Amino acid sequence: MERKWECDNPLRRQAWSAAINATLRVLEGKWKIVIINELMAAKGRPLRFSELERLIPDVTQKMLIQQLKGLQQDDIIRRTVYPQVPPRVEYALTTLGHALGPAMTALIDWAELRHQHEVNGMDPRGVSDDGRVER
Amino acid sequence: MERKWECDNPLRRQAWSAAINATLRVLEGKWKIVIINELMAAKGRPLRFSELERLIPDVTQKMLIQQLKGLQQDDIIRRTVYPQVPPRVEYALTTLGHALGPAMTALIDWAELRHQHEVNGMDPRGVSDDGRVER
DNA sequence: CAGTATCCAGCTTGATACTG
DNA sequence: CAGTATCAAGCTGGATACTG
Repeated sequence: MERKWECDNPLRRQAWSAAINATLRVLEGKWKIVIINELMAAKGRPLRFSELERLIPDVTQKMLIQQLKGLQQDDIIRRTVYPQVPPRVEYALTTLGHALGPAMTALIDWAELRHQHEVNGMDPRGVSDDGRVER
Repeated sequence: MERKWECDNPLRRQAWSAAINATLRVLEGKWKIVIINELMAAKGRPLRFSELERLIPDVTQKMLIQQLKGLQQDDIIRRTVYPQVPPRVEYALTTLGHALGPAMTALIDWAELRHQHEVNGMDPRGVSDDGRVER
């Protein structure tokens, strides 16, 4: 169901903006989406730290840990330590993390739409007959 | 329709991550969501620069212009200049900008779900019987 | 009215080296 | 294996002053 944006209440709009921004803050960070994506593709099977390193070749150890910590603090992933030598640490999506699915598909859908606009060259800019300028 | 994340193709996963990240880059910036939100609430009526300033009290002129420029470059909003004295500049959502609606509602929905989790205290952490540690 | 121009503090990312 | 520590570069946001 499409939500209506015909909202004349400014406080309501503020609340929506704040909610969206809060979600974006959780997702932003160069590697967070990649991490979440790998965990989703794993279909519930937890991934070890070394597996994530292998699946995401370009990330540095420092960044991977940093982003994992962030996701953990926002309750998107769960970290489990098995007290062994050598150590074994697994990461898995929480319920909340798994619930990001619809939002992520919506973002992908928009990206695809955008790609089509680029190809077709929609919404052209230029100078109108009556002197208005779009730039 | 829920998209399946059971994607065994690593290149496909990479493409998805890249698409989502590209969308996030467009949306991120402290005031962009607020601006888009106000333009959506205006139901197609363009807003003047001064109107946006009034609707978003905490933003500085510099930031408002900067964020508007960014949105314009990503083809989310269209800027129209009316050659008058004093100058008159209007901003409106493009087709692509308007199409952000579903993605934004998905982000709001997740934010609401998250709020409920906070209230209910889901996915608790702690030490398991068998020695595993979640922290 | 609708911007520009400067300067500056803080955060994010990355390279690199080291460790229980 | 799974981290920590340190340093440095670049980007983001904000305060402030000025302008066609």
